[in-house]
Amino acid sequence: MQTMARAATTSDAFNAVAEPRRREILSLLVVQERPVGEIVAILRLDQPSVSKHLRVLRNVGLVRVRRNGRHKLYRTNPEAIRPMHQWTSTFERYWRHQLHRVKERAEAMETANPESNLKL
Amino acid sequence: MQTMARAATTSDAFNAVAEPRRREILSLLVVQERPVGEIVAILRLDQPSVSKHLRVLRNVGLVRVRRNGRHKLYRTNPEAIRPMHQWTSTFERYWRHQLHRVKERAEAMETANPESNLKL
DNA sequence: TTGACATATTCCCATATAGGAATGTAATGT
DNA sequence: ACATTACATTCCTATATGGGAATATGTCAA
Repeated sequence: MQTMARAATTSDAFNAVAEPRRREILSLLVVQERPVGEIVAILRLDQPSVSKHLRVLRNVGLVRVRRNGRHKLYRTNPEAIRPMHQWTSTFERYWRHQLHRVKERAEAMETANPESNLKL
Repeated sequence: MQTMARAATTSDAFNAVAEPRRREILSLLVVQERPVGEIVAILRLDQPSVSKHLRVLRNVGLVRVRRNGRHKLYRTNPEAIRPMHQWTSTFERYWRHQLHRVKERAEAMETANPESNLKL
C-alpha cells in the first residue's frame, strides 16, 4: 500500500457502511442472526455479492459468525456501530441550535405579522 | 454512469464522511465558520486538497459557504448529519442489550466464584 | 491595469473497489 | 465414495477516487 486512492472499505466502520447494501444487511442481522441464504433471499442479491459484503463487514467487526452445520449464521455486532453514533452525536447540539433559531424566527414573524403564514 | 465500482463520494453523507479528512473538516467547521486558508493551516493539508474535500462536502449539503471579500467562509451544516445519527440510533437498543448481558454474566460469575476475577 | 492574495479546477496516475461469471471449498446425508 | 447443499473465493473490468503538481479563476487595492 503506497498511495491509496480511497481508503479501503475495510479500514473502518465508516467506510464499510458507506455502501447501502451493507447497511441493509446490518439492519437485517441486528434483529436476529441468519444464514447467508436468507440474506440472499430477503434482500434479492446474488449470493457471491452477499458473501463479499459479509466479508467486509466481518473485517471491521460489524458482524460475527458462528457455524451451524452447513450454515453460517451471521449477526450484527451493534457495539461496532457505537463509534459512528458517538461521532454524529457531537453535532447534535449544533443542529438543535439550528432548529431553535428557525423556530424563534418563525415565532418572531408570527408576532410581527400574523398573516404572513397565509401568504405564498 | 453505467456501472459504478463504488458509490460516488457525493452520493450521500455516508459516502462523504467515509474520508477521515472530511470528518476533521466537519468537526472544525461546526464550531465556527472559517476561510479555506485557515482550514489548510490548522489541518496541515494542501490547499487544493482542502478545496476538493470542501467541494464534496458541499455537494452533499454537509457544508455551506458565503463570500466575504476575497475569502470564502465555510461552515458545517449539522442538519445534514442527522440522517446518519438516526440510522446509527436504530442500533442503540441492541448494544444496550449486549452491555446488559455482559454485565449480568460478570455479576453471575462474581456470585458463583468471587475469586475468578483474580485468575488469569 | 497591474499585482498580490485566496480559492478552484485540471491533468495525471496508482489504487480499491462492486458486479458478473465461474469455480473452489466445506459439511451433510445416503 | 458420491451427490447435494451452502458459502467463499477468484478472475475480469469499468469506475471514481485522492494526492501531487500545475494552472485557472476571482477579488481587491493602488
